[in-house]
Amino acid sequence: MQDLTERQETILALVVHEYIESAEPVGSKSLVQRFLLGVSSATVRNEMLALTEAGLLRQPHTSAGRVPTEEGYRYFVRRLLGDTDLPPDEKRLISHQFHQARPQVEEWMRLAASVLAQHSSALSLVSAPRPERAVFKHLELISTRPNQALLVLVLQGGDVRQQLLTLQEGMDQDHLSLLADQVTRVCVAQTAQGVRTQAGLSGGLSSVVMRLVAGLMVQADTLAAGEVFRDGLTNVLAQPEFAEPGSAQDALRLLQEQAFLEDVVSRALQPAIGGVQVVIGGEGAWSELRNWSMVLARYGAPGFATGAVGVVGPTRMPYGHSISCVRYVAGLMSELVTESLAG
Amino acid sequence: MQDLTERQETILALVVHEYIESAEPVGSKSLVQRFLLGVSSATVRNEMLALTEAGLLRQPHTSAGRVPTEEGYRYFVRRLLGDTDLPPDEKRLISHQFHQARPQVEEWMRLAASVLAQHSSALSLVSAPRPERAVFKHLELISTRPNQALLVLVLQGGDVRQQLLTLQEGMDQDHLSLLADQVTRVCVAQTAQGVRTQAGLSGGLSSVVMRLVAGLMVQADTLAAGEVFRDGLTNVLAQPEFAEPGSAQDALRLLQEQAFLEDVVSRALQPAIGGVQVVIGGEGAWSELRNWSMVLARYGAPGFATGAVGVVGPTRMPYGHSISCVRYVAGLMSELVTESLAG
DNA sequence: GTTAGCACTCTCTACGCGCGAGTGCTAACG
DNA sequence: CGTTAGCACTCGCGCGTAGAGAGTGCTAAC
Repeated sequence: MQDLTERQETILALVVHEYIESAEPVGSKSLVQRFLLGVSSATVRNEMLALTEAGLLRQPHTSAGRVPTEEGYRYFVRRLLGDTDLPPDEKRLISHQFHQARPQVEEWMRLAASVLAQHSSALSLVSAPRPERAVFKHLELISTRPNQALLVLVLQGGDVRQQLLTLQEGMDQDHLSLLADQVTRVCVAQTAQGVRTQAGLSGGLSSVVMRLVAGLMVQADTLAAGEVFRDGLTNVLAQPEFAEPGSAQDALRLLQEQAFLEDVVSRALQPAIGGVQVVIGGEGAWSELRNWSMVLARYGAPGFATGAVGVVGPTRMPYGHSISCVRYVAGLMSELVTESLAG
Repeated sequence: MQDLTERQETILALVVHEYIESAEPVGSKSLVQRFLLGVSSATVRNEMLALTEAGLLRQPHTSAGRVPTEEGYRYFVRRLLGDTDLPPDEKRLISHQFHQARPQVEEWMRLAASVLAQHSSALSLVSAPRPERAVFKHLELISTRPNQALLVLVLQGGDVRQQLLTLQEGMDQDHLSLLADQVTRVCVAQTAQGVRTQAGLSGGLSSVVMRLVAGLMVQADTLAAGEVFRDGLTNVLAQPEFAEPGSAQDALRLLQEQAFLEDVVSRALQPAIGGVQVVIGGEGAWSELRNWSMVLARYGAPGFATGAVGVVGPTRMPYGHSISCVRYVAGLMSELVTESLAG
């Protein structure tokens, strides 16, 4: 694509800006008189024509104002959106909200989702911080009934998985503890693969338990997303683009699907920590998200545990603010995760 | 309220039935010709007038058909809705879907929510099975960093709570295990109150740990609902009564609120297992739910762990089907919980 | 008690009209 | 050659009107 002139860029930026505010097609005349440009509406019209031919703007109807296309938003975000940052008092507010949370990961996630939804007026997603690969840390077996035990598996990073276990023969708590200790000693610091190998080397009950543990670890590995917190659903439902019933339906259905979340999270995990990724209009990958955009970022301590945060809203989204919001919250979450690792 | 004649009841039932199907006010004439009643439309009109004066029907406009009032729905559900049951093949389908789940509580809950949403075309809620009072079962302390530990608290019934713990002085795993064993020995089978008392009797680090444990247990006690799974959001958004944007907003916001869920779940936990509760139009308690109904049931093993399942949809809801659906799913969940207790 | 008939009410849809916003084009200007 | 004023044209939107259709309440007859 050929580069735009400076004036064309200004106009594109203004159209995007205005449309994001008003949700209505913006015309040449209103633009001129609202921003006191030094040119006439006719000139603006000519430039708009050029932008329309370049595929950055479009007209909903023959004689309506202009609306940015997806391509237009992309150009805007990539080239025209300067490095924005949250105003200091908004930062203070958010950080204040965060630091009164109880020190539990779910609490942080719930809070991050709530804060993001509130400050971005969009739908927020927060996935649990997870290690790239599950690494065995500790096993505990707790007797519940004569021939039943609760298996509690702690992974490196603090992830806890549990499963009920039916035993052929009754075992008391002492025997179970002994068994758990044996398994822990052998498996500590192993990956799923390693645990499975160990299971092959030993026999009897401990082999069975190890196989179970390996299964749980494989499960943890396959789920990139794990638990996902959402918030701010009503925010997006209030947007005028979803006024007609059914218009938001496909997208909302998609947002409930675990497979989609996996997809999004793994995508968000690509870039380095600190980088924010903007996906506009489904980007070809998800047709249901034609009118939606996502702002995603990774957080956590790389190599130990990372997760994704992001907001989802209409393409007509205040990108600057959303991006700085997501970046800031990702930063806070990273701090919390790192702190909890460092002690 | 005076009793209705048999014919009036028939007409009320038909109006409810028709309106649930079509979502449009039902008139006397269409009723007669559709159901081949042995009377004329004028007669039906007279009866409808009586029902309107009794507060069971109302007219949206002076010359429109009749629509059931909340009171009308209540009468219908209480007196006219015979004991319905799911057709055998639907039962088989649901039970089949259930029995291929992995044996984990979250899995069951997710599944129950999904099944209910699918079969009732409404929004479903499933709360985790929880004991009425948290009872201490087992404590484990796992070293993560030199002066940090992960506290894993197992409650009777298999509920697991965890929290990170920062230590003043470094302790290795052996010391931590010893400490955990001490605490476990003293606190086993105690309620939150009991653990707090024990904390007062002992001193040093174990007292600190016990106080923490008591805090977690109190937390568990206060949260009647705990984790709640939802599904089928798009089902209700597709309903014609929520066509205007914003009409569903209040209710959806309410459905996200933990406080509300607590309220609903504690209400659902009132009746005996097997009983299904129908809340029509918010029942005065929740004004946001004026156009909504809920069908709730309790499940689990009383005395050990119980939770709530239910569906939420427009007042214009196929009550018969929803009720049998909820009852059946609650039954299945009860079986699963009981099985997992009995081993 | 039931029914046929009738006048009435009210919603919904279509249609026509004018307004206003916005456009593209053309010709004139610096 | 870029810019601008002017103008004819298009289209969506709001509004009032008219007619169809559905449904009602009332009355009088069976």
